[in-house]
Amino acid sequence: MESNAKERIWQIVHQIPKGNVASYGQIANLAGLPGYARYVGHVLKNLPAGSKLPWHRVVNSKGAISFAVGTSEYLRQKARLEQEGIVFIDGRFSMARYRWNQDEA
DNA sequence: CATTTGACTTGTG
DNA sequence: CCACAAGCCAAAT
Repeated sequence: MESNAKERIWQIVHQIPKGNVASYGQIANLAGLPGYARYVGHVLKNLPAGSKLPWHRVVNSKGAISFAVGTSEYLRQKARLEQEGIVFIDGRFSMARYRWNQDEA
């Protein structure tokens, strides 16, 4: 049984520890798909309903949520991250501090 | 099949 | 730090 890029991305995202986050480019790189940052976004957008994938732990390289501020998706992601101990400051957080270090996984 | 779009990244000014 | 451009790839139109 071979793994599709989509499934690999799901696995990577699912492995992000609580209280940590990862960027799209990082996810793509870990999945063995360098340069597929946007593809990761497409996959997360097309997530099957009921998936337990912690997509909220995936953010952009700026250390901010990729959704527009005020949208329900933005608010939901922010709330979940805060619930995991991530502190938001002015709509973003310390990426260097919360960024997932795959060596720990 | 060509063009546009998008939950992106990195570099330059 | 902000604005703009180029690079990147897949899916939608």
